[in-house]
Amino acid sequence: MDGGTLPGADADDDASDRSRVVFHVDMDCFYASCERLRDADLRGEPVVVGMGYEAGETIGAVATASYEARAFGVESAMPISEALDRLPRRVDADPEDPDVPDPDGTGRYLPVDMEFYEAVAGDVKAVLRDCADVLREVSVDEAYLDVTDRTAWDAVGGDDPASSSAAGPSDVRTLAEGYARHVKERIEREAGVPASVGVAPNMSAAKVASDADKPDGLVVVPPGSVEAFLAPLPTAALHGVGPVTERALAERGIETAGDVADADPDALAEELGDRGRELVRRARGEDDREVTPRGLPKSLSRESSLPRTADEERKRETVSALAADVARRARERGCLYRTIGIKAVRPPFDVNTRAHSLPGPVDDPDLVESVALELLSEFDDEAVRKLGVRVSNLDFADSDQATLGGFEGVDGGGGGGDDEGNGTDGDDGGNDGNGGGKEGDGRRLTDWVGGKPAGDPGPGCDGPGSDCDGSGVGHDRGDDADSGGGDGQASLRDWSEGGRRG
DNA sequence: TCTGGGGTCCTAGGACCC
DNA sequence: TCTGGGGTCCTAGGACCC
Repeated sequence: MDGGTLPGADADDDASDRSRVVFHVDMDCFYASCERLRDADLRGEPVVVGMGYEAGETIGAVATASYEARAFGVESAMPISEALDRLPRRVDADPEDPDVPDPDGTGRYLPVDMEFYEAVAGDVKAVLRDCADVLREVSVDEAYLDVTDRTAWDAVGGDDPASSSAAGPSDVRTLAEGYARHVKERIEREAGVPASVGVAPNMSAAKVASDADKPDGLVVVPPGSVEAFLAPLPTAALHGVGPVTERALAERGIETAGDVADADPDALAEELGDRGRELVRRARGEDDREVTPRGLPKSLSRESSLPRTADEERKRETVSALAADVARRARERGCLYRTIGIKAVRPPFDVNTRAHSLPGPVDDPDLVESVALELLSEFDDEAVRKLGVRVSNLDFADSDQATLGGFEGVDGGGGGGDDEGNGTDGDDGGNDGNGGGKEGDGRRLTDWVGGKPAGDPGPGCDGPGSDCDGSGVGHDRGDDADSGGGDGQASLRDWSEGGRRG
């Protein structure tokens, strides 16, 4: 342990000599960089990668735009149709024809190919894992590294004119900067894609630093200079400040991170809740969150847009397909779920969610579908533009039980990637309370539907003080009325046919 | 700018229990 | 009887992130 937060020790580690060294590695327009990796013709060209986009179409949204494309005003999350207005497709260009765009003002449009990007990300990850003891992967193109044990904040020898200093608030070169440069170069060399790196004594400052000089940036913020580094930045540069919070802050005359640092935490908490207090701490350079590996997912979902429709059959078909997909992914990952929910977005953008929790965790695609459809029925007469299905309250069965179900264990390969050890320091912080009742885990629906498994009080009977009497699953919530002697299915039917008055 | 898809965390209110 | 506090679980919505 680093002992950094012993009782009595000041949590403000910003100026202490025990300062951690945290890197935030952020790949530059990652999808576009990946495409360039396999097609050299795209280098130097404006490249737009669209999700939900297919060649020749105008639907979908911009997932990533290269910096060349951004120069034309193309931005992330922009509808493809609008991007095309600003930057026409190259294939539509013809230098001979005055009626079509000039090639110089056009770009290359490609659909997202997640599988390929994940393969490239695997190469990046391999470098990062090799360079850090503790690694938190935030997304396919972003990660935090705690490299305190690999490097230090010590300044390196004198003023060597031969070496240029990284962009940053300090002119003093440090070992940490040299190490960050090494990591950055290894990524470029071994994975073939560029990255920006932020170096700071804590996560939130490192995150802001990596953003400060994109692309191909390296920004170092040594201990003691975090607050000064952040101060001039607009509030929106702080991680966790989106449009809504930015507006709320502006109304109080808070425009910069420096203003946030000067604000009264309690006053801000009145407006923003605990987030307000946290924001002030971050802006002051205080952030003692440990870099921890990402835990297991908390929910799985799929959603898709559709042309505005009120057609019941169309909606049901969509939800059935989404439900099947979510259930399949859950099974692939060896995870049980206890809550099934839907999302229905009504035009113009009215987001509605509905959810139903089961008495215990299941792996049951049919049930996902039937519950989702039942929840959907509330919107039978409504026009929607997007539908989604989600499972949550996840329960990752131990591997032996996952195999028991006849499928392979946790997929390890593609997305998850929680597989690499970190073993001993266990307690990934995640595994949220909720009790879950470890002994009940992994039991499959069939174990208790239609009767409780012998000798087991059943999932859900675990909390301290629970008056669990072993009477089986009927024991769950208030709807015990006559939910039929402990049959999960029966109680579901009760809920869906009769009880849904609520 | 009428907005794609996958997530996380937080909050608030209600039901229920002791 | 109309009143208390504390705790948990559930649902719904919102903000934010990439």
